[in-house]
Amino acid sequence: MDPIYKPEVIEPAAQGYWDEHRCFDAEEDDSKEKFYCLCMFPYPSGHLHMGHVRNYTIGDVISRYQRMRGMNVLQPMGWDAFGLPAENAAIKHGVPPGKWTRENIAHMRAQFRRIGFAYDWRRELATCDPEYYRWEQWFFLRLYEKGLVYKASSTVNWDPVDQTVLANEQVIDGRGWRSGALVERREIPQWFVKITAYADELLDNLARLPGWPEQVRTMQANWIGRSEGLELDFALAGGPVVGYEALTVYTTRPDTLYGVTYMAVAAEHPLAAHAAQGRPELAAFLAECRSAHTTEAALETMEKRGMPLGLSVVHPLTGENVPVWVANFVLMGYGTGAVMAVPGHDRRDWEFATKYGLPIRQVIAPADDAAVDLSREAFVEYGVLVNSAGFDGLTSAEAFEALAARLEGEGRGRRRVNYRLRDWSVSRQRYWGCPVPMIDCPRCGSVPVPDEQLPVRLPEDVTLSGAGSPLKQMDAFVKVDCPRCGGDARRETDTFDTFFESSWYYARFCCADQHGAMLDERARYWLPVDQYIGGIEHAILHLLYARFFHKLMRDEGLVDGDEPFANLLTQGMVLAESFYREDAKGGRTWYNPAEVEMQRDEKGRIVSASLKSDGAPVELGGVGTMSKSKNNGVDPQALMDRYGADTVRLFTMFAAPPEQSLEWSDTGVEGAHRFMKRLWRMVYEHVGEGPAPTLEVALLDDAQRALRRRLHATIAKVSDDIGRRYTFNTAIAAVMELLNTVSRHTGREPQDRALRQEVFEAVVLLLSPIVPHACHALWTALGRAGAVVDQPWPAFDAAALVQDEIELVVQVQGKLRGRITIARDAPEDVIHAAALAEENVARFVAGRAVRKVIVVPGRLVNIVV
RNA sequence: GCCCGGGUGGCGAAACUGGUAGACGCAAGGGACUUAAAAUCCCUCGGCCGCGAGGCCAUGCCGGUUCGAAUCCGGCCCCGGGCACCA
Repeated sequence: MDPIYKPEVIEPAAQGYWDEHRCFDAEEDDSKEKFYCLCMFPYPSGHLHMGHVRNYTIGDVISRYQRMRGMNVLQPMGWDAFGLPAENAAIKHGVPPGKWTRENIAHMRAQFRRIGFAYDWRRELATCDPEYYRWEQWFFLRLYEKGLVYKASSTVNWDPVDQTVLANEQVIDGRGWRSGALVERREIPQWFVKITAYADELLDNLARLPGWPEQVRTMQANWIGRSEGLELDFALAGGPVVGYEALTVYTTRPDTLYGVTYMAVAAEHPLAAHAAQGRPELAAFLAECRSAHTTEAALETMEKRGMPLGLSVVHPLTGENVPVWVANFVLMGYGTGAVMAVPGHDRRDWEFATKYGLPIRQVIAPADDAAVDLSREAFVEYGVLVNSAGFDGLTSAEAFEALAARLEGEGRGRRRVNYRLRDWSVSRQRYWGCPVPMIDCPRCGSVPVPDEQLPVRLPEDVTLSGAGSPLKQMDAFVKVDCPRCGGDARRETDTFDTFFESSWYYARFCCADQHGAMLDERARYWLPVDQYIGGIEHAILHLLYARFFHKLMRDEGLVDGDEPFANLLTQGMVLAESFYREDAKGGRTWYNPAEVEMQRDEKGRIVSASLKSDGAPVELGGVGTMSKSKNNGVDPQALMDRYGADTVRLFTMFAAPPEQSLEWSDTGVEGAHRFMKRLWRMVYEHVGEGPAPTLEVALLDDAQRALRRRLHATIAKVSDDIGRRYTFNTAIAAVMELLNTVSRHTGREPQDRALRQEVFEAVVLLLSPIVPHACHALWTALGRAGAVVDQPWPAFDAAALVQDEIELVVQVQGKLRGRITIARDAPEDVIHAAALAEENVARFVAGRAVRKVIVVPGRLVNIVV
């Protein structure tokens, strides 16, 4: 055995062994219990960053642990290879997105291999491979046949200079990132998938996911946002206008109906356009509304503004005329593009009414009759109706029923279940994505590409100008014969949202080599994923789309079961400071922290920074998740080169529990490396004493039994920490404590050596999921046959844990005053007496009457005086 | 703005079900070994008071429940994630 820990020698050797013995090739085997462990696949940005290392090490530890528990483990890896960064790189460096992406994949694959992850690489896939996306196109056509796909218009960010659609990320302070032009809102036709048809199931099934974090289920439930309410018709006073007989609105608070004092419609609403004819100031306002952002966050935080349209509607109950306004916070794409406003009982309506001097009317009173001052704020809670004619005195809930019954009877309202969730817009006006398999025919309309023509291949030999998709200029791609009438037609040039690819890759891993079908029977063996691991940032969108896709595939007969992921571990973000410079147009160039010199205040906060290359200052972009777009990812390569993969794995797992977010710092990595060297040296010294004799438990003295108790308590704790709690940091700390204890146990008797052999074998097994390379070498060094990767997970010996005497803490008035050592099974009166007899305790109790003594078995005694 | 998390020593953290606050590690200081350095080993290490035994204070801030609160409840501040075209 080498006296020195040399990761550069032992790591390639261990990896060579795993490769040679095909240790991580997963085969379907009905005789064994399967365990499918999956980490969210990465976008191939070019380099691993610490967020990746953290995510994939967690998955690897769980996979290796489950493998030792005898499970038939599948752990695959692939690439979420379509997306915007490849187009940006193509524009910047003049390299085709496909080439750039595949080179990145090659580099990152090599980095993955060096960290020693236990992947079945035979199943590797990349979503930009036509063999992958052809099945996505095929599946989209099945959805189209079922009527689950439709075309409708939706709002996008339009750059009027570059003549292109921008992603939200490409809009900075309301301007296009390249052109600097003010971005406009524009309605364009897009393909949608009817996720709302599955809204109830997506919501209800959350209750059947006990293996998911509560917070994720809550976020998804809130996102789906099921509500029960009424759809109401407000007839236009004076008869129909541009075809509208009535304004239809949805409300969850019909109990406030008598408090409606105005209506608001979206700027894009036909009634607004009609009213603007001949009114230049209104037309100007509508034009201004078009420049607003499309994100919900921007809409909710911007100044609420509006103008009266000079139209009114008739209140369905009072017959009063209610004025119609146009407001910048109402969106055409949501609901009906119109809302009823109750300023007395809705915050946003209240602010708007207060700003424009519109009447505010109280129609709900608190149940306890407390005074309400509507001049200060809206009263938004449920209560009892007032000023509501025949409905006065009813509770909000009673009024809901009574009003619904009456309005339904009159044909002016309908009960409706509504969702916040909107149908999934899957079209993107981008080049680097999966082509939507549709053809536009001037005679037949939208026509699906016939199955036998799939895949619709994305041409990869392109140059990108930055202004729009190059597909539109490629006649060879665009010009096709209509499959229906045979006439000239145009191929759809939009591509799918990349969430489309990432919604089913977990299933494709089960049978990535199947070229005759989307999935085969192997998917039924492996699914659902037993443990899914990924960043908390995917808590809503990705996970909701994947759950939706699973139900769609189930209904197509492709998979069994209702849910794709039985257990979910959401990893906290690895955060880092980001740095940028702004150009004249407002565009930002982001600099990696490695290129930047930081100045810190006495509390360690960064106060300013400058670029190492030119010494000139850079702006602070704030602390945030490591990402390609902010270029703040810390590359683990340098750490791996210096310390080896095991140290990086150990340090990453030791730094914090997996669900917690973590501000990146590599202080402490030295300590992890020190631990590896110490473990190696301790085993080396033990092995140098020659083969250990057989352990004879009956011969152990008190000190030896105490050490053995620590060992088995550690086995129990580490098993629980890794297997149940997923707190790898405390598992590692427990092993460190054990090694500290062993190093203080200096006995040289044969049974001491036998005991040390037991300890080191157990430690190597316990650590092997986390630092597998070193453990591979140490297992052999300890004289054991076979590879540690094939050993069963150690069991603890319950008999070794038994203690005759235990220590109890004694409190007086809840404050720690002393400790007593007492027989494990001492009766309560003996504990009382011992506690009161303790010297310091007696001092605090002296002269006061003992009112109560609380004994928490095995923990403490609290004396109340 | 809305939804979901988080805030504990100089730093990363631990305390799992309301029961010993700070395990384990980093940094720092002191010592041993060494010609020296590195490596390694040992000791100290939340603040204040005390010779000591020990005491008082302390888990973002304010208040509450409890024999007992980092943990539960109410209000506030700050930080992170998501908000539908970043992935």
